Amino acid sequence: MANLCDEIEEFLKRQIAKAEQNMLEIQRASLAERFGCVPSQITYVLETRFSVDKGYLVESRRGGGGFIRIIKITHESAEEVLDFVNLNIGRVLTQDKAKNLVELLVEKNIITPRESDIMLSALDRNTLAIELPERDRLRARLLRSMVYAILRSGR
Amino acid sequence: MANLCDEIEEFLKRQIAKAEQNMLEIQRASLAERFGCVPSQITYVLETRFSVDKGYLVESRRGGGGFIRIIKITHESAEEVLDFVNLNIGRVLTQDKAKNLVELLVEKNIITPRESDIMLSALDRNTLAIELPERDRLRARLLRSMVYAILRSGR
DNA sequence: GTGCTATAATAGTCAAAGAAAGTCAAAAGT
DNA sequence: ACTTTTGACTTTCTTTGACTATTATAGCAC
Repeated sequence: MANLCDEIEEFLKRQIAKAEQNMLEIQRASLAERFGCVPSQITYVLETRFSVDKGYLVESRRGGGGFIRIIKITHESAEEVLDFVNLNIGRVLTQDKAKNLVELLVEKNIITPRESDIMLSALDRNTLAIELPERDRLRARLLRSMVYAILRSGR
Repeated sequence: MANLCDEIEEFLKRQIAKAEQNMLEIQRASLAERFGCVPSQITYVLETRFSVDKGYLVESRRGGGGFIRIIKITHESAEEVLDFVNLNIGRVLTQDKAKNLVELLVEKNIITPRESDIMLSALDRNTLAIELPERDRLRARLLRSMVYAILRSGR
């Protein structure tokens, strides 16, 4: 007998498979009620099973009419992109290295030259304008996050 | 089942789309009656969904024959839109405001949805992960810099 | 007619209540 | 040790309503 976590995961994955657009909207509280657990259990499942590196995106809104939206990334180069991030972007990233990586993405046709211009301008030390070593850490987060965002485009 | 807020927003946007001049005049009380809510609900929708950084202007007059006029801002050229965005960035920039501006760029066909995903992920508070108020300053620098990159890259 | 005033007809403001989801760490399983 | 479960507390967004401010108009005095 699987645990709750797995049951909820299974349930959500079935629902997503049923939907046409690889997308599902739920209400946290009512899903929790259906499984007889506390709402934060749902949050836990989303964090552990539907993270970006597992190929999912999760969006939400609070307040009246609030919801949680789960989107399955379906991009043909998704795996390639994920590997790229995991292999090349560590905890810190210098500007030179970032530039090389972005150029590599253009060469591999993962991003357009225009996208690379946008990304490079964000990664520039004059834009970041904070002190080292924090700057190189921020740059790593930025590139990682922007590359992940590319996965979203298949949606 | 969307919430009231969203319904009213949809309704108003449809009405504006129908009108020729990107402009709509309503009476607050009668619109409220139509949706069965209090008049201040309308005010709330206007504040949260028809702000300047979403590309709208709202004018009104009280008293007999009073009205609320919603105007969708139109721009002649991409440069003009980018200038508008640039003007609205300021020295600090909250995430909400940044999102509105980037979405405006998509709506005006200045950037692609994919480019907007890249930009929004860079502007996200979890990516920046530094403390306020420095975070809002950094976000302003980032968006400004990315907007310049788009300007330079031409169309 | 002109100017003043009262009244009615609007819209604006603000804070409280309500309705979600998020966070975080302790407890419980494995 | 690591993962899962729970729950108290926080944050965000929406809805409501009492009170305030502004504008037009009708009626009146002159």
